[in-house]
Amino acid sequence: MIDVSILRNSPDVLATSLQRRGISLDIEALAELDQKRRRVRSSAEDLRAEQKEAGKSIAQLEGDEKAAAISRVAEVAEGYKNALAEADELDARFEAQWVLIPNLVDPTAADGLEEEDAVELTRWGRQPDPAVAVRDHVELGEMHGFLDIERAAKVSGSRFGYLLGPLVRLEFALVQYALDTLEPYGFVPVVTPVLVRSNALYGTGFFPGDEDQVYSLPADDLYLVGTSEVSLAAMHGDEILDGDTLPLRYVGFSTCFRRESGTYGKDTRGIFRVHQFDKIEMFSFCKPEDSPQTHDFLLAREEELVQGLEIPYRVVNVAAGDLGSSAAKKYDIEAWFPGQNRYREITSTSNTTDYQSRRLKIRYKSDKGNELVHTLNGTAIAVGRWLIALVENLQQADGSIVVPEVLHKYVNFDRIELPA
RNA sequence: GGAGAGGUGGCCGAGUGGUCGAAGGCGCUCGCCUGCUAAGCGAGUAGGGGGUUUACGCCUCCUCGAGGGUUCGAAUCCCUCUCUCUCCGCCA
Repeated sequence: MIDVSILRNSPDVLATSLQRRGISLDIEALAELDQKRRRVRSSAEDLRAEQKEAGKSIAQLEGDEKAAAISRVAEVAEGYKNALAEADELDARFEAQWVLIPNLVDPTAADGLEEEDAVELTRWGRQPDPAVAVRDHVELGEMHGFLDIERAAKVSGSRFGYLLGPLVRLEFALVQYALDTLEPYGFVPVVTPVLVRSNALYGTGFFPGDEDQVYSLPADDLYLVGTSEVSLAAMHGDEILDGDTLPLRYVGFSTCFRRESGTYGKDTRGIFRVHQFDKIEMFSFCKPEDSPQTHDFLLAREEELVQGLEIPYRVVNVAAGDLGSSAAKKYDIEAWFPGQNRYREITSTSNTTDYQSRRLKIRYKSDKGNELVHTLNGTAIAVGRWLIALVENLQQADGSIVVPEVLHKYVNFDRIELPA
C-alpha cells in the first residue's frame, strides 16, 4: 500500500508510476472519493463530540432532568450512528481500490512492460562447451538416478520430484554454504513457518490479487507460503523497532509452495518449475534512506553466492511493467542453463520500500517520530533451480558432475560419478 | 481432542455502566540535587485517523486481543472469533 498523501499532494507521481506499469486508473475519481470520505468522517466526529459532551452532564443529573437530557441526546446519537456507518462504508470503498494500487516504481527501474524488456546489467562466467554440456538435468537425473519425476507424478501429480542420493547431499551442502556465507554479514538464520494467516499474505502484497497462486487450507484458514519472504516480513508486523537496531538482516530457510496456475505447458520438463521447493531467502528491514544501497548489497550477496559455485550468469534490471505489486525495483540473476540454451531466473531481489511495512505496520523510532521502515528481499539460494544449474553446467563429457570447490567441505565427494 | 484460567500502555498491574486512554509500580527521557558509576526530588513518556497551522502547536475522533450487539453513555454487560497459560489425552 502506498502513502495516501501521494494521491492528495502529487497525483502526477502516481500517474507516472501507473503508466510505467501499464495500468490505467481514474485517479481523479479516487481523489474525489478520498475527499468525500474525509468530509463525512469529519462531520460524524462532530456529532460524536457533541454526544460525548452531553454524556458528561447526564452523568451529573438525576430524575426527570436526566430523562429529558437523555431523550435530547438520543437524536444526536442516532445521527452519529448513521454518519459513522456512511463514513465506514466510504472508507471501505476507497480502501478496496487503494490496496490494489501497486508500489510506486523507482525512477531507475527499467522501462517496458514485458519480461523481455529487462535490461542486462552484467554478465559473468564462461558458458560450458556445448559439445560437453549436452544433457539436461532430466537426462542426468536418469543416468545417475538422483532425480525421479515419474514416481513423483504417480504420488503427487505433475510438477513434483524426488531428489535422491548425491542431489540431497548437495541440497544440504548449498544450505550450509549459504548460511556460512551470509552469517558474517549479520544475517540471522531463521527457519520460518510455512503456514500463515491471510494477514501475512495481505501485508506482503500477495493478497488481494494472487489468491489463485497460493495453496490454501480452508479447514484451518491457513495458507502455504510461496516464499519465506512472507513469514519473514510479517515477523515484525505491528512493531515499533528501535532505530539503533537497524538494519535487521535475516536469512530464512523454508519450503515454498506454488500452485503455478496459468503456467500450463510452460517449463514442463524436469523440476525447473515445480509446486514445492526449498529456498533460502535474505530479508532486510532498514531505514528509508538506506534502502537503495541495501538493495545493491543484497544483489552483491547473490552474485557472491553464484560466483562461488562457478555458475555463469547475467544480472538484469526488471522492467517496470513486469514488477510485482510490492516492488519498486527488482534485480534478477539469470543463470545459464545449458539444457535450455538460455539464461533463466535463479534469484530475484526487490526493494519494496514502505509498501509492505505500511500494511504490516512496521515502524522505527526516529528523531522525527515513528517512521515506516523499508523492507527488501532477495533470494539467497533457490535450491531446486540451483541444483539444475549446477549439474547442467558442471557435467563432464563422461556424464560425471564436478562439485564446486566451496561445497567440498560439506559433502564427502568432489565429483558425482555415474553408477557402475 | 477434554477441562479450566486469562488477554489492559515498553513491562508489571488496578479498574465490573458515566468526567477512564485508563490508578499505582517498574523501565526510559529531560531537569534539579548529591563529591563519587548509587540514592533522592520534579516533569515527561501508547498507537492511529481527521481538521487547522509556513512551522512550534492547537482542536477532535478511534483504539483496553479482534469483530459484532445492548445503552444517551462500555475497558466494564451480551454474542462470535482468536491467542496465551495450566492439567489430562495424543504425538515427532
